[in-house]
Amino acid sequence: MGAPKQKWTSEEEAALKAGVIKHGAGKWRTILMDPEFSTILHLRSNVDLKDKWRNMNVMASGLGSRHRAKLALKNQTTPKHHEEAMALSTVVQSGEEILDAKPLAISRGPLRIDGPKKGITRL
Amino acid sequence: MGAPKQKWTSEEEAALKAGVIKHGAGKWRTILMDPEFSTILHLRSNVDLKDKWRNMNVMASGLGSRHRAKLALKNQTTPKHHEEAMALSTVVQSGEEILDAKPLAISRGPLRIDGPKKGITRL
DNA sequence: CCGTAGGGATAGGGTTTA
DNA sequence: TTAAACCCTATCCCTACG
Repeated sequence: MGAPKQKWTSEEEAALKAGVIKHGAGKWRTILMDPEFSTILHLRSNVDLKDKWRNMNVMASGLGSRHRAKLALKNQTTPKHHEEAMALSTVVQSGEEILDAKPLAISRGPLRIDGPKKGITRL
Repeated sequence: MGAPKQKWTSEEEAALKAGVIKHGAGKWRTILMDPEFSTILHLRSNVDLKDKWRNMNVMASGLGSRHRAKLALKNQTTPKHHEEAMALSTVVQSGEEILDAKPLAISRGPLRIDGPKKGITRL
């Protein structure tokens, strides 16, 4: 394949937020065409912006099951500094705080079922 | 608790391999929908198929270091070697009664690392 | 025809069990 | 402990609607 899953960087998220603030949510194409954001989001499509915004919104809803405190016990001999370009313009990089979510007790029940609908929606 | 570890049987593995050869790797839902394999894999989900295929690939690659160096691979020029062609070859050599093993160009050719090209790959 | 909205599937990371 | 199976989430793809 060729899509190694392009993870969104902080810069891209910030640009997306700024774009939404500037042009409004839903104006993905407009945001993408803006020279200010097109520099950072030039490899994202309007659909990608829409998807990312959706995901961010869901995450902010507090629907974070139980996954937030695990990666913090192994960093010592591997100085892993990873920064793409975290020094361009501190746009809207504030507000997102990791508030601990309640311990949702999702049991590992017998949920082997899968949508047997399939449905050939091939038009 | 509740979900006993369902070990993969030889029939299931064979069906998975055949499905990959027939429909291509990544088309888990399609493989699952195929009446030929759905009979055997009816209690597996598309995610299960993907996971199993991943495990098989890891085994075939001779690599078994997935669970060790997790915090040390990000911005490296690590060669992305996860070609399905290699996997297919392994499959063929597995000794299955698989005829009609054509390459099957299932690649869509996304290639996100390009530029301002819209890439209208619309069918 | 273009863009947006939504649903569904895939890919990868991480956790649990044998 | 290691490895296979499983679970969760982000991202990507496809289809419908405006």
